[in-house]
Amino acid sequence: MPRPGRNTYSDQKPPYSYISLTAMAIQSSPEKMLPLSEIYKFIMDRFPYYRENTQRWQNSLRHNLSFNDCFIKIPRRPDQPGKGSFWALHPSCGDMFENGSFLRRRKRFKVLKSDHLAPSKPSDAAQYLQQQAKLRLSALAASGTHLPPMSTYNLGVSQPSSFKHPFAIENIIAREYKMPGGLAFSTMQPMPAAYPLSNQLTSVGSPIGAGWPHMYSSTMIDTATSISMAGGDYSVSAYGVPIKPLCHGGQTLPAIPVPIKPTPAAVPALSALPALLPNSAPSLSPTSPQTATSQSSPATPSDTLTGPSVLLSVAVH
DNA sequence: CTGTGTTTAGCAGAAC
DNA sequence: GTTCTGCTAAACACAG
Repeated sequence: MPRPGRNTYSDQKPPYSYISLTAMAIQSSPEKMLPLSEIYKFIMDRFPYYRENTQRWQNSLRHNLSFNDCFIKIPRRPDQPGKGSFWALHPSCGDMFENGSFLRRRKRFKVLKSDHLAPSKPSDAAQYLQQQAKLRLSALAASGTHLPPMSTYNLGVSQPSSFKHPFAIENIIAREYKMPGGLAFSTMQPMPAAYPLSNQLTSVGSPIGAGWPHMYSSTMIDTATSISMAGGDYSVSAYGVPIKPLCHGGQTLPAIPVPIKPTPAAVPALSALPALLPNSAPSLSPTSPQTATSQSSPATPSDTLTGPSVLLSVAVH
């Protein structure tokens, strides 16, 4: 098996699909969402192969973003002018990749409109978001300080150990950002919330609670780097590990992306968020990760939610 | 004009 | 053999 270069894939095409690459980019961002241009940048920064023929692969990438239900579009807020929207991973898309590896996707992610609890109707979407806003605020009020690190996936339930599939996005990203020189990237820090909602859903859907024990944890990174992958080497020498660290068995966690495509009504719902979260203007800047964490709320912790795992489904066909 | 987003189509390879 | 996934190309519309 041809082995990529020591530090990168060099000019070889990485063994990742565009879906995987896009998911990596999105996952790498503190807010779990990126504009298209940043996704381009992420890919080009890390995979020299994609510094050429940009028109070709970027077209394909855009195609994937639009075509695949696992990517959802998030409108820019008025105070964030610019072209295009932000893109995020669908809350339930973590199960797409076989064994948690981004090398292969076995299930095509598809939003099922028939999900009775999914916010498929405009009113449902708005209500759902408001519920999540309440929930998050109540968690903030309860904790008083920091939010737990944010993740798209509920990793703490089905995979309590710290091990991650070498090609799971956490490992890939963490490996990328763990600078040997000591400069850790923002993924090593607690995840700020893109939109300060459903983070605490972990505590709703899981008895584990609000922690993300192995997301970007040092243990996880050590594990990853120990599997011949240190230094950003995208080695493929040890990816056959039967583990499924991503959201699994219905245990999923929305990262708050407000799906435009599956639920068009989410746009007005999203725009209503600032009203729900005074002074907590959800920051998209990695430099202000705690923007949304300093607020308390009159929302009561008794607010309940059915749980994220029932929102959407991964369809196999 | 350029970048972004959507859609359609065709093809190849892998999985079932 | 069929189905599914992924890649590529192309056309078009829209927004900044």
